[in-house]
Amino acid sequence: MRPTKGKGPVKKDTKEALKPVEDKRVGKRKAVSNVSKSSKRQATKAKPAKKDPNKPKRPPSAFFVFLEEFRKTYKLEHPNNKAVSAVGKAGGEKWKSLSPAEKAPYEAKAAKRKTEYEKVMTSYNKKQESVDDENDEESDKSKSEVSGEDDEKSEEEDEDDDDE
DNA sequence: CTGTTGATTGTTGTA
DNA sequence: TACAACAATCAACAG
Repeated sequence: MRPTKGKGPVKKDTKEALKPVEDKRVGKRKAVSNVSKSSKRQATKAKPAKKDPNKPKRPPSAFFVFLEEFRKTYKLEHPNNKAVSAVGKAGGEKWKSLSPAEKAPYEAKAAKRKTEYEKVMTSYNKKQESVDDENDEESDKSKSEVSGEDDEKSEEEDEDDDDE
């Protein structure tokens, strides 16, 4: 039930009227032309109306991976602080402060995430092709693939740490 | 009670 | 090629 639909449910004024942060963060990406500055940039969980049978959610980026760990640490040092934004800001700064070597493990995970994501995309890809006949999600004829293809492969990555 | 926002950056996807 | 929107989180707030 979206209280205010997708507009400004809670604080629309804040985001629509004043929001320096948006300018800068989205500025890079969205600003540019005009497209629809009013459009929501961040999904807001309320998807428009796109029903995706198996929409592969984007795995956390290297930054997110780092954030996950960072959040814990941050909370340990700032248990009082319960603002997710705080961790985001702190994490962002720290992330930039991290050395490539530190990001290496995170990037490694990110690389792996892409590999798996790519797999999921294949399934999703099929859907994209036959978007026309969108009957109803999985009816009964679509369950062809996905039969038994699950190999637990080891995730070993050679560690080449050096560089730098 | 549920939905939404806030904030970070990165990554992927689509036009 | 370039933009655009989304990915997690956690709590608080609003309808």
